[in-house]
Amino acid sequence: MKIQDLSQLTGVSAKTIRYYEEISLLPPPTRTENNYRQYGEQDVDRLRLVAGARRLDLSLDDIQEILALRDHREAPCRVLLERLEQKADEIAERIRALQQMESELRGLRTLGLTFPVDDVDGKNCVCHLVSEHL
Amino acid sequence: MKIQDLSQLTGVSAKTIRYYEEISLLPPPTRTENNYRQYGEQDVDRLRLVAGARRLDLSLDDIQEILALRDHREAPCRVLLERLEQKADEIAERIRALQQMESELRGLRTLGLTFPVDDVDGKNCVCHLVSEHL
DNA sequence: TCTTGACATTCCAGTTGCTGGAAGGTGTAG
DNA sequence: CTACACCTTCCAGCAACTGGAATGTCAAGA
Repeated sequence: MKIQDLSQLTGVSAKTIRYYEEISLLPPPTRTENNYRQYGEQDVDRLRLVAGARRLDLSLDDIQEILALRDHREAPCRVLLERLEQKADEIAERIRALQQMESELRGLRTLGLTFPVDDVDGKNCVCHLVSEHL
Repeated sequence: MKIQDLSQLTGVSAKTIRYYEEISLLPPPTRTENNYRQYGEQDVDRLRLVAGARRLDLSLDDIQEILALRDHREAPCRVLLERLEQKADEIAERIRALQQMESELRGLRTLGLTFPVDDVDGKNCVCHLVSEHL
């Protein structure tokens, strides 16, 4: 199986696969006589785990850790479960911050709309609202 | 006014101020005889606009554009208003995606908890849930 | 047989928005 | 005199890729 096939099966670009290999997230595969990378089923499995975890926004470092445990035949589930919860909490926090930001943005815009739009330097300009925004 | 003072007044670190200058977001200030950067009120204004826009998560490119318009004495308000709305929409979208992700994460974890935690390679492991996760 | 195109390889550089650190100069207070 | 807090420049790195150049390989079609 060549790199493009692996890419198809996992939804990860060939570029990214090479990158993952470079940072030792994936082991260097065997090569064919013409130096092409050759992959097998294990590689599909491993990369699918990586891709799934990335879709869940786990960091490559987190994933390294999980894979390392798996490689040493220790159950990574405990760690994975922990990371999953951690990530969920992080995401919840980010959602809160973003919601805050969205409402500020909309509020500012609404306020800005009530002001003359050609007032370059005057105080009645949305620019000043932005720069005075804490 | 030295760089540290400007930093205090705007909440932007000296490092970042130099960086903004390097990428031409801020004009090179005059220097004192000992080569220290010297800032005035305009610099405070300008940097405050930048800092406010950054807090609203506008990109430095967006800010460049807005400042360029201002520098050419064209009203940046129209553009700023537009960016504000664009950003708000972007953020709303990100919130949606994050909410989706959070619920997937929590769901996966809950499901994972019902499984044996030491099953390294078996199918009944949260690892497999993750790698099969679309 | 030649050529085209679709793959493959390596390596280098860029993205975004900073931040850290080294190595050195300056200014003030005790 | 010396300590300390500033200032300067430049270089490197973070995360997670992505793009591009230069080169090699392979199979099919005119």
